[in-house]
Amino acid sequence: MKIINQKGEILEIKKDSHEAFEVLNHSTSHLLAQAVSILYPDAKFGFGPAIEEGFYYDIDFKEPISDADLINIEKKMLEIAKTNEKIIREEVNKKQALKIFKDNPYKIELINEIEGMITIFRQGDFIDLCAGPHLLSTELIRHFKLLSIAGAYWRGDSKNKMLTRIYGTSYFNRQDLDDYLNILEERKRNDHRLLGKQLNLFMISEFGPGFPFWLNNGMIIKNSLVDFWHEQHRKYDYQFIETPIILSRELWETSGHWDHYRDNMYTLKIDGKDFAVKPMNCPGSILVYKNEMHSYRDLPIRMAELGKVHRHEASGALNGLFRVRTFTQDDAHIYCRRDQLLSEINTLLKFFDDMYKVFELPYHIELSTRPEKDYIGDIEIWNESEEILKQALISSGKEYKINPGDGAFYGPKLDFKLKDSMGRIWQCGTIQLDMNLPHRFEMSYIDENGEKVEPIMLHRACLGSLERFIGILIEHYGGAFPAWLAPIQVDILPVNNNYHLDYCKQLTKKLKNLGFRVNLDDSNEKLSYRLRNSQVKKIPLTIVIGDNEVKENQVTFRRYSFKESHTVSVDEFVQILTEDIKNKKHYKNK
RNA sequence: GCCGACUUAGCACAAUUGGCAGUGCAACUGAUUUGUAAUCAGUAGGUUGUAGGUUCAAGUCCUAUAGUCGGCACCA
Repeated sequence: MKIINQKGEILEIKKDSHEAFEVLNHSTSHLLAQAVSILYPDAKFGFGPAIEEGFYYDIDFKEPISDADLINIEKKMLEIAKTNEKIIREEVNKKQALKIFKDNPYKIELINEIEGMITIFRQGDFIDLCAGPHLLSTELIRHFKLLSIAGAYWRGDSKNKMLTRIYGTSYFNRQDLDDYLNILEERKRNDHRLLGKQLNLFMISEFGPGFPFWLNNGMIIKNSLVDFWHEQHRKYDYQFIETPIILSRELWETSGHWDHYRDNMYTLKIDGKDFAVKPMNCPGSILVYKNEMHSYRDLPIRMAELGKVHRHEASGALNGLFRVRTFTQDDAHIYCRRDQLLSEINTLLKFFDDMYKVFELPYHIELSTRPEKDYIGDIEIWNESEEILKQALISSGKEYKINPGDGAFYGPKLDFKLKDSMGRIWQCGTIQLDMNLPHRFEMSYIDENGEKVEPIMLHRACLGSLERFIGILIEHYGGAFPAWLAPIQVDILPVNNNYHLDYCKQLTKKLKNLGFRVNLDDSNEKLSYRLRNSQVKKIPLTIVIGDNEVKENQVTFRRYSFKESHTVSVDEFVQILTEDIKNKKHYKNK
């Protein structure tokens, strides 16, 4: 297919490339604007770019529009598209441009920032200020859908006026569009807020917006995750600590949080003194470090804490378990010597890999380096640290990319971006080198010469927030948890309550005594009904007991989402279950 | 916080221009005793988010407020 690029050249590109998708979507956003300009002559246009999964256009409407209006706009778009309007690129000077867009303050603002010639695109009577690239005509634009309306600040600045943003998506054929719409449906079905309700995992009360309540089923998942977390940390020689939720103002002033983040901290007065609920665990960890003198021989010290933190997030930011006002960080702080840094980073990369593998979450790493201006610390240490992070990445053989200048002001960092089963990316893990706090808190260890030396401090979280991570897992697994996490691992169904119930009761007792989470369904319903229930509740293993099983001391079981059943002895079943839990196996019938 | 929408039984949703608040699932009772995704019948369940207003009459219209959702801004 042919496109006009930003230089005005006509190029041939592959229709199945992401570039082609972007050009199509960008041109569809112009088509949207054209339709809107006909239906709403007063509307003024802002930006209308292509984005990862489609496009949007920011529009200043005189009167607010509603979802129902999208249907009309869509109709108009299709009508225009079918005329196969030519998309024409032109260059004009600033004066001409200002004349063309004289009624649009947004475009005028942009024009005044451009040096030299200005590119415009014309289709029919509609003209837009735009660099391109675009399709040559509206001919290829047929399979699109307007998805939603939202508010968005002009130029992404909350001091500016809020415009109306229309989101949409556009594909080259009907099938691809339908596939994408199906993925959107699947994401909706697997929404952790919905599944959390259906499976009784957690709740959020209007009496505590952003403060989730964990229900029994959710606690089983959380505790299983926490057990695994402890196991991993023991393996990697971590100490475990717990630091207070409330600490005094002076501490937060020393750490710098009081000045930087006070608006997002919950503060309180106790006996006339200011305190704050902790938004981070680091200062607490540092106090523990400073509780005693340290020799260079003691390092590295790896201190882990599942710290419950509170942050006053804006009301509009709250979102299920993904964005909450209190959450548990799987936090750890590593204090080490300069010469230990590389091996510590290497070990962390291994540690993170171990964790993510268990959940079948592929990931890539991003290295964020020193900011241009606002940074503290020695430039030599920055360079050395960045070099060490890079070396560790290279030796790990992991895929990574560099975000130049995107580091924290106090040090470079590695971010771990996980991809879930529905193709979405989540940042969970982070490793941050800190050249700020050790200094502010006057931390030290005694080196081999008896001198006081400042330790290197690493902050790291692997899962990020347990709440958020469980939210991600709920959606990633679609609520069908592997047995090691599942609230109920085994559902036992007697075929006939008169003849098989006693055997089932004994079996239930036996499995429970072995530590398995078992449910006995003795309701007077048809087997097919109970079986359906078991599947709807997404229980990993369902056992059916009838005459044959009782006679032979066997069980017949099937795994979640699989149709076929297996008949084995009770002991064999226990073995299978034990193995599946130990291996953290996830049943998924593709 | 900002823009827009939404809030009806435990859950998912109905209720025409303002005119008797309903359906399905779940729960409970009874019958049924079931071999791999929904057996039948019955019972109960509500200050329609909250507070106020308009009206003979409000789930429906108006005002305020809380919460939720889609985004934006924010995210140490």
